[in-house]
Amino acid sequence: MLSDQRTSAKKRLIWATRILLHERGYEATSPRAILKLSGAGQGSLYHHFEGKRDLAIAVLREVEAEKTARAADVLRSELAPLARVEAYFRLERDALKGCPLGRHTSEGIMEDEALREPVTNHFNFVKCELARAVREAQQVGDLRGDLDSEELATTLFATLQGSYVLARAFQDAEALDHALSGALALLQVARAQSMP
Amino acid sequence: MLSDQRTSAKKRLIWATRILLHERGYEATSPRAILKLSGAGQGSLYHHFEGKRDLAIAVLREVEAEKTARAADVLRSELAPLARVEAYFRLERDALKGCPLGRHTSEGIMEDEALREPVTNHFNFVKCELARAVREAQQVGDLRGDLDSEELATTLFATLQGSYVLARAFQDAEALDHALSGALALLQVARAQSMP
DNA sequence: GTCTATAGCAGGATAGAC
DNA sequence: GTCTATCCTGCTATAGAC
Repeated sequence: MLSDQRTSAKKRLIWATRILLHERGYEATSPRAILKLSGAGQGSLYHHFEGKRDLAIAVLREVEAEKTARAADVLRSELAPLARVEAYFRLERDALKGCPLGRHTSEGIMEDEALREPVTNHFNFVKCELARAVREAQQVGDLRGDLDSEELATTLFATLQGSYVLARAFQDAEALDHALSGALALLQVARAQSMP
Repeated sequence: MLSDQRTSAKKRLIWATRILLHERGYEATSPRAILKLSGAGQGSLYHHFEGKRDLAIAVLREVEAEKTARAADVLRSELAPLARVEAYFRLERDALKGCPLGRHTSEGIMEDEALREPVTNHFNFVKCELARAVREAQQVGDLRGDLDSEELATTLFATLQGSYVLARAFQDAEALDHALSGALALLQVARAQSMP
């Protein structure tokens, strides 16, 4: 019950659910825990939402919107193509908590269209923007043209998502930084300077 | 209750738990479901194991041993260093089910040392073998020497783990292949042929 | 070793007062 | 809109017969 009681119960429910979904995932987050953390009563949850699932959908959509906006900030900035990729990789992340959207991919809820949609949408946005950055880098001669842009974008995003997995497995936040640094180093090597 | 009734209850419990842990994760796997799938009675589970956690530890250790042996088969083979990496990437994987060990990294059980250990051990083995392959490739002049071998190994393994995440998010098994192909393409670019 | 019966408790949702 | 009381179900474990 950390949230300000003056805020509406609905907002506090969303706030609490967001924290719990990120830290524990969907399946391990109980309505009880949400109510306790938010300080709201049982009735408020079922007045504003149909149930846990409905509440989670609202939260995931909010997270999607925020994370996509944050990604767009750098991936659609005026920076050079490869600098955009690097800036995206360098955004601050809580390695040990996992990606607030990606962490749900191993849960059963991915079989539920409405719950999966925010994840898919955000992932699709990032992948497409990375692919665009790669293509543009190739067009301006900053990157070798013989690399498949879609494939490379998928690789880069996979490296980011996987770096969370490694950080959790090793219980070491630095694994994320190392994985991303290694990817950027490979990208440097693929710069078009010394093409035959 | 698919398992042969002539097999011991203990083996059938492990068999069933292994399937369920892979498909649903630890938290979503109930002793009830294990008993139903294995065809064993309640008593057998608590006779052979202390409980769900103890059974899961036994299963994860078995998975660790098998997956590590499978990885060693190629990563410690007589192939050239980079060919070992490629062979490891090309091992068959069920992209949509997720990595049988890595999928647990987003679960709360990672805070439990005994449950995390099999994951950490396997990940450590693969990361170290990949780093060795990178170092050896650099020593024989197959790979640029200016790349950090530890970092690059982390990147490669992160790409693999992340490719499962993308496959689940997009509900598309090909995402895994694309991510890995892109990583191998980058590795090709980093071959030492045209060093200044 | 294996089974069934049962207990205690938490998850998720409903009813209905205020 | 918000709250408490209550319900049903399934999770996890124990007891004790065979």
